Amino acid sequence: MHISTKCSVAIHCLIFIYEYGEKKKVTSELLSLSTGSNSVTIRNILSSLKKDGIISVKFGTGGATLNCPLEEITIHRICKAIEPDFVSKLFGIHSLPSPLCPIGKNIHNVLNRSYQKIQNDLCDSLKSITLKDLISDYHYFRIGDYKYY
Amino acid sequence: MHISTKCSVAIHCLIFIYEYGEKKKVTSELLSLSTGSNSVTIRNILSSLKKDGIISVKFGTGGATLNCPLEEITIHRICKAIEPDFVSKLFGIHSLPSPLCPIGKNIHNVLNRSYQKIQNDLCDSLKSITLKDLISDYHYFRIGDYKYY
DNA sequence: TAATGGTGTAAATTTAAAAATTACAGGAGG
DNA sequence: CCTCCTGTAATTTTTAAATTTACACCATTA
Repeated sequence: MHISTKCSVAIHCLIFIYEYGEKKKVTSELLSLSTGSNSVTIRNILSSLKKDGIISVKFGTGGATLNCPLEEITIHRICKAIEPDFVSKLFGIHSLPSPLCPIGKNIHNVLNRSYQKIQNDLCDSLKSITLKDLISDYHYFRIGDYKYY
Repeated sequence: MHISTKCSVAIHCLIFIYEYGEKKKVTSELLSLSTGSNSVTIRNILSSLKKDGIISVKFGTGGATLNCPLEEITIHRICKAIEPDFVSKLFGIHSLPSPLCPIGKNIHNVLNRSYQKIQNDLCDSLKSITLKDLISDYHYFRIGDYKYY
């Protein structure tokens, strides 16, 4: 599996909530329209983000708001909230090497050592980008947008 | 999609070819037994590695050998040989955001900028590990193996 | 207090991607 | 010329992701 589209949808939702959360009631239906994903998928994503403390969702009446400073919300945190062991799932390892072959017997250890390092590097990279950066990029692109249309 | 198990199978094969390529005739059938993957899958992997110049495969008579110094074979090169655009496929982006929403209209640009950085970091990390490292890890584990059984 | 418009979640279905299987043409070497 | 191998296309199976359907439950308000 890859870093799922759920993660990109989550980022989309978070930018939306930051931009409109105070003014409008941001419901799963609204986010479903904006992202093009199913509203149940959205609710599942919001539910994960809520459990992690990134957002609050009003039960009953509805509406999501940010619950946390933008600099504390890294891409790593978002991915992890949605899929706790996404990092290890990112690197597939063939499951049935022959235990009779010296290489087959040891390949998992060998791969784990290197993959572990790569995974750590990736986590560092994912931690280096925050929602603050993403929103400032969004503002940059949106201005360009106004300029040309 | 993830960094496919094809990549781990490829690494398995390369270690196998390094260890036995000179002594035995390393066929796709033999690698299929050692890795536990189908021999057609193996042949496809070997074919990709061959095109990249990493190995040679004797046509007709069969048998694979390394064709390149160990230090020049990085994990990045292996993955890329097998799936040229594996990096971009690693990060899923939802495909149908609403063009009527200012966020929907710009989200792809926003995500691409950050994902690009993450992808570059990942490539650097994948380039930092070579087959030489993997084989030296293999020798390390194999010795431990002898010690305890 | 009942209608409305939300959330939360489980279960079933659909869709799409990866891997295995089947099949077969063709080369090298004994 | 027979055997063992490669190369590759086409099909089928398997597995994972995403959507859909369904429904219980909550808050607000008319």
